[in-house]
Amino acid sequence: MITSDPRATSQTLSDGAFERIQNAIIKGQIAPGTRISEQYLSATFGIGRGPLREAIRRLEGRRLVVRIPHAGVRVASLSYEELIELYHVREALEGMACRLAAQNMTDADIAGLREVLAMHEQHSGLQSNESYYQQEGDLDIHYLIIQGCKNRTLSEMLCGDLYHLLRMYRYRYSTTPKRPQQAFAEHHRIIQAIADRDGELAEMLMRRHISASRRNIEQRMQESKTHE
Amino acid sequence: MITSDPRATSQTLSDGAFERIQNAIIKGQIAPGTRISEQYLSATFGIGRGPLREAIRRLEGRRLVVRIPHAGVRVASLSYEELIELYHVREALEGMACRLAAQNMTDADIAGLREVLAMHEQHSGLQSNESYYQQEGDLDIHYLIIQGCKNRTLSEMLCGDLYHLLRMYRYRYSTTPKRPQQAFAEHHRIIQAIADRDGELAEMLMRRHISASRRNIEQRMQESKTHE
DNA sequence: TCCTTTCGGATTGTCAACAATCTCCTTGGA
DNA sequence: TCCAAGGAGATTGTTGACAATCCGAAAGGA
Repeated sequence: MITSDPRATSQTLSDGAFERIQNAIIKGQIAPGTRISEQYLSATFGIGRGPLREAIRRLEGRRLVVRIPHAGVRVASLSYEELIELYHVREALEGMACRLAAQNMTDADIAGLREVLAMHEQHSGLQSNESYYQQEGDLDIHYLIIQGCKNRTLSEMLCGDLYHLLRMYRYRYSTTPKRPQQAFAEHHRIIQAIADRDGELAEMLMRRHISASRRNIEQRMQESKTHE
Repeated sequence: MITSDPRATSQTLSDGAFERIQNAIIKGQIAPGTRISEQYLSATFGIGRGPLREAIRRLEGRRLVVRIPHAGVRVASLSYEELIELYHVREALEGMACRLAAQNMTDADIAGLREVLAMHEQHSGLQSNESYYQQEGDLDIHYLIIQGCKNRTLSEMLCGDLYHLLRMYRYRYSTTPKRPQQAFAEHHRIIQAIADRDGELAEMLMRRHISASRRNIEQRMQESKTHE
């Protein structure tokens, strides 16, 4: 008798290394631009260089690391321009996801959305840990909405590829003090539109939400430039 | 003295294999779903299995191949649903690119666009090789517009990732006889809107263009189903 | 005849050693 | 003091051999 699909559990060493490194990168444990040493990682993980190199090549295909032949690999680092460009792309894609979510989410899905929002309200009520709200919680809401669009290709692109890149930067360009409450209000309105099954409005609100978030970063950047 | 960046030219064996296999996949020389044998490729390319495996892992990161541990890798194959989903994503992304292109393309860029369109007109005039028009030429126009949006992240996503997947399928779901002329007319209108610097119209036309192309596939699929 | 089991053969995963290349420090000169 | 050339050391690229795993064919029983 075979246990439920052993292929899922029995990982190869290379797969294990891939996941560990990927996690370290997207969680910000390795700063963008950092050089990655094969020897060091191979010793740390206790595996040979072969599997490790394969894991790195996979990350390279994912564009999470950049390699220069014979010179080593570095954790990918987005320039300011690329970050802004990414926000524009996200605006189009997540706007679309939001419209689809309004059409395709089940009532149970929407109830779950409201639940998370209520949870955030409590956290957001006490001003202290607004950073949590913006960093983890913000993504949670977006994640749920994206999953609700029922377009697997789209959610794969957003959650699987795009967000990995964005996550690397959430600690760098932190938010302004006022932004969390504003974002919360925007989330509230978006969810309301989804509950009303008003796809057009939901898309528009989501686009504005992301656009506002982008302008927030642009403004911060402008300020820090004048400070120099 | 150093010649112009030798790093660009001096490729590693793994990089060479990566490009060769990728090309073979996106040009349809290897059908989707085909199993890829390490030993065979390693012998064909005359390289060791190490570099070859690294190339494959890079393709895996790019989602061009799918791997099952201890069982081998296969060329990725999109289901019908995924193909349709991809077209929806493309509609949003390329619509956006088209709007930006209307804003950001130089006059020279637009002149180049018109040139390619004129070339297509000649080919399209003689009905015989409409397939060329649809397959290569169609992409050329889209490529040029995407490049003209001046958002490198966006064009990277569209040309670098998305189109590779679509290309694998252009031979399968071929077009209906009437579609080429229709597509040509649509291209003409899109380019006109770009020349007029009317971003909103350009986006709308592009979205409709891709949407029409998608419906064309859906219809063909429906027909082939009833034939069974 | 069909299903289960078992056993080669083939394929993938891993390792350790060797070769090629780059980086950085040192040295010498202007 | 600054710059260029050279070399030692470290790092990456590559190979071949070995181990682990899977697939399919043959054998046995119901």
